[in-house]
Parts: sequence; structure tokens; C-alpha cells
Amino acid sequence: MKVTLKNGGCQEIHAGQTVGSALSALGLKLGPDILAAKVNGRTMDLSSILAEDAEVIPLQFDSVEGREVYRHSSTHIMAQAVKEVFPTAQLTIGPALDDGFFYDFAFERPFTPEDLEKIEAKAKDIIKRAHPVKRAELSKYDAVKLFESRGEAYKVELIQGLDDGQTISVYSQGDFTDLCRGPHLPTTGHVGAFKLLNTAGAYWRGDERNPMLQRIYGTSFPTQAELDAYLAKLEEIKRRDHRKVGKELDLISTQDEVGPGLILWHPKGATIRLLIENFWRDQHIQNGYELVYSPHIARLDLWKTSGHVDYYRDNMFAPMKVENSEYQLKPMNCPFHIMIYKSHLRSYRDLPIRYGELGTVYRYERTGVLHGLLRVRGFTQDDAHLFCRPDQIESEVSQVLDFTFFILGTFGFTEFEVYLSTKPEKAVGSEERWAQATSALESALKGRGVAYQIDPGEGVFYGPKIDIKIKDAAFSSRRMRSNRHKKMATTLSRLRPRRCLPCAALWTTGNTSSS
RNA sequence: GCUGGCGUAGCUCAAUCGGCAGAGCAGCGGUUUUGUAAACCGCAGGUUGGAGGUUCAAUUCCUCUCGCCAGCUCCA
Repeated sequence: MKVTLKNGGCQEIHAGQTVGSALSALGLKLGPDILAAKVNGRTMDLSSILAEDAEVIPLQFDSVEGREVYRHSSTHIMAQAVKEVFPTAQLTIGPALDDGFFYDFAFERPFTPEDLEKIEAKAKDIIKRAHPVKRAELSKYDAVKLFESRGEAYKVELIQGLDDGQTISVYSQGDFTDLCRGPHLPTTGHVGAFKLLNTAGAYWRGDERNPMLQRIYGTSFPTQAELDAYLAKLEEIKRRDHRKVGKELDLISTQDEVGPGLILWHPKGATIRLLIENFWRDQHIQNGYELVYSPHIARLDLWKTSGHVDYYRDNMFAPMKVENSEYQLKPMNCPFHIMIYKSHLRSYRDLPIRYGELGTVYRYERTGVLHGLLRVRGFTQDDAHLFCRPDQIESEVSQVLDFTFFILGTFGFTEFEVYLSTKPEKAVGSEERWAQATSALESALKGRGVAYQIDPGEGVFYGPKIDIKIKDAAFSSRRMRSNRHKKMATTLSRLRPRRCLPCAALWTTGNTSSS
């Protein structure tokens, strides 16, 4: 059997050898820095058996896959510590994150900071004990029996959700056994610096109807110096937090008397905003947009027609009664732009028509989600609606993308992740129209050569969208949250306007748009 | 909305067991006259988020309420 080391030698070995011994045979020193290996493209334990010719890449902490294995084993160590300190805690899930890991436990009470100290001390002890981490495979039936006997009801539920024929793997270290796909470090002693960070409640399977679990976050690094550098970075991020800076520089405030998520722009903040808005107006005019204004409220009937009452009510403030009809505070600008379009009979020769507005909208957000300027109840959207013929869609979308990248680039955002968000569960319009609109967006992306990923079900109720996620200096490394990105979206809708009226909306959030 | 943690001077934070609300910075008035991160002396600054309760006495204990923070969920 032939084993090749990437960028290294090639060796004949006997079948049945482990990945680790194959690496040794190839002359690699198996120190604590070698965490796992990629075998023919699949990440595997060093202890797994080689069954066929393979190309092997040793994984260290400097690779994404290596870090994932490292953090995943770290969270198992934490889970083992929790079980040793609090035997009645039940295991649920515990994945690796970009900068650390978490594990959710079912426990009769929340963990306190004192608990964390005990758990962390125990975890360090487990690291010192350097338990070998062993993989075992069993049938679904045996796996259910195993975890039932251990009183791990959540694990049993997880296993029952797996396919019947599937082999199920469990990993053990000392007396601790967990259902896990793996792979893992060879021993618990492979983890260097280890620290628990904080606790939080989290619903089982992310559903608020389910019981709340106790989540513990932590992180780990090969050396104390790396851990310290990471903690220093967290401090630095805290120091640069826009809420802190906004207060210190006297840019903005929120006040109890005004209400949560409603921003007051102080003179200095307003000056910054004015400069950005002037830039926005100039650029839109230069790029063929016409600027419009629309009111903050409108008759509820308009929002019924637009579909917002049916599909967006959860995010709308309650309607208010005026004279004999009901009025609604606007959560979006789109219906107004469509009404402007509709105010005349239009010829196909007039198209495309591009309306742009810095439109202030109000959305009801649950109190728990409000966050500085990034998540508020009143904010101003950089919003536009483009009316065009079907044959113009691709070039219009493509221009919107260019325009978006240009604006973002002006503010120094040059790293993007592009997502194509498809039809959500609650949506208006036929499957066929959704498919048409989605493929139009897709071909614009392809035509422009933009790399993108599909984000299934993440479209808006009236159309699919292209999301452009950007990272800024502070958030790129923001711990434990993957979705804290600012986002811009281009939505294509053929669904609301009656005639052949695809409409692309461009909007932004964040510093250009809140309040 | 849910779980947990918080709310004391403009800011950052103290206040032991329920026993006269305090410090640093900022501010103001002086002194000094240039100090390389923030020179020295003094003054002022408070309905302890709000309402109710227990108590001789509440920043402290209880109830309700408002807001903030870390998450969950949703999303921009």
C-alpha cells in the first residue's frame, strides 16, 4: 500500500497501519503539534487505520481544520470536566467555533462564575492527565442503548435522528464518552492553554419552544502566549466598540425617555452622517438614479396590498387609528417607490427607472436583540428600487453590484462574502417566478464573475436576494458570533408589481443607515 | 420575547452583617508656568434608573416596572 506525504516522500507500508504510524514511517516527528491528518482530503484521527493508497497531510494548529479538531477536543475536555464536577448535567451538543468552542448542557440551574472556575480547574486537570482519546464505532441500536444507560436523553434523541444504517462513532477519554463524528486529538494532553469565557442560555436545537440549556463558551490555544494575545485582542475590540466610541466622542446617544433602539444623533455624529449622505446623493445621481422622498406612515391598506401585513407583521409597529382608517408606520420604503412608479402610465422606452431614497423606517424588534447602532428600531435605509425590462435585468443587477462594491470600497471594505438567498418558507408568488428571479440573479453574478454561496431560504418574502457580507476590523474577529456582519442586499422581485416589473432594491445597514 | 448578569456623580468604579453615600478622572476656582501618559491646592457635583413593600433605619432585603450587557431566536 502506498502512502504519500504531501510535499514529502512516498512510502510502501503494510495495510492496517494507523495514520500516525504512516506519518512516522515517512519521517515525520509526531510531536504534540501534529493534531490530526487530512487523508485523501478527509480530516481523520492520527489513530485511524489506513485502508487504501493515500495522500496524507499532517494538520497543525495553523490550519483551519487543525484548529477545528483542537477546539472540538477542547470542548470535549470541558464537557468531561462538567460531568466530573456536576454529574447530573446532561450532554447535548458542543461544536468548535472560529475562535473557540462552546458546549450546551441540560442542567437544573445556570452555571455561576464560581462553577466556571471549578470546571476550568477540572479541565486543566484532565489536560494534565493526558487521557488517550479513543474512537469506537457502533450500530444505532447499540449507541441508543449506551447513552440510555448513561442517562443522556439528548444524545439519545440526536442518535435517533440519524439514518438507520449509519455507523455511529463515539469518542472516549477516561470515563467520559460522547457521541461525536470526530476527529479528535490523540490525547487530552495535546491541549495547551485553556480558558472558559462566559455562560449563556441557549435553546435546545435553537428553538424557543424547547427547554433552555446552559451554554459555556471557552477557547484554547497551543501556548499561553497565544491565549493571552487573543484575550488582549478581545480587550482591544471592546475598546473600539462603536457604542463606547460613540459615547466618548459625543456622536450619538440613546435615552430611556426616548425609548430603546431609537438613536439621537448629536452634532458631531450628525456631521459625519451628513458627509456620508452627501456622498451617497452625489454618487446616486452620477449613477443614473433619481432621488425621491416618501412619508413615514401610510394607510394600512397599502401595507395589506404590498403583502407586508401578511408577511412582515411581526416586525411592524401596531397600526394607529386616524379618523376612520388605520395608518401604519413604515417598515420599508418599497410600496412608496412603486406608487411613484405607478403614478403615470410608463412606456418600456422609459425603462430602466431607478429611484433612490434615504428612507427612514421603523421596525418592531424584540428588546433582546437591540444592539447599539447595529440593531435598532428606527433607522434610515440606503434604499433604491429599479424598474426595468426583463432583458435589462442582468445588466441592471450587474451595475448594482458594481455600485455596491464601489461604495463599500470607498469606506475601506474590500473583503466580501457574497450569498444568493433563495425562497423563504413564507413568501408570495409562484415557484416558477421565484425560479426565474433566482436564476436572473445567479446569471448576473456569474456574468460578473463573482464567487458566491447559496443561502437557502434566506430570501425576503417578495424576492430572492444577493447578500454581500462585509467584515470590518473589529468584527472580523468578534468572538462567538458568526452572523455579526454588516450586510447589503440586492433583491429581485417580479412578484409584487403587476406588470413586468422586476425590481431591485439595494439597502445597507450599519453606520450609514441607522436611526 | 426567553435565560443569566447589571443599573450608585458627566465617565470608570467603591460602600463589610441593613446603620451618616465615597474615590479617581472630567468640570469649576486658584497656584504653578510647560508638564513628553494626567503639574499642585481647593470647590462643587447624588431623589443610588422608576414605583411600591418590609424595617427604628434600605444602595443593600422583597414585589413590580424601565433600561443596558452576554447569549438564544429573528433579521438589516
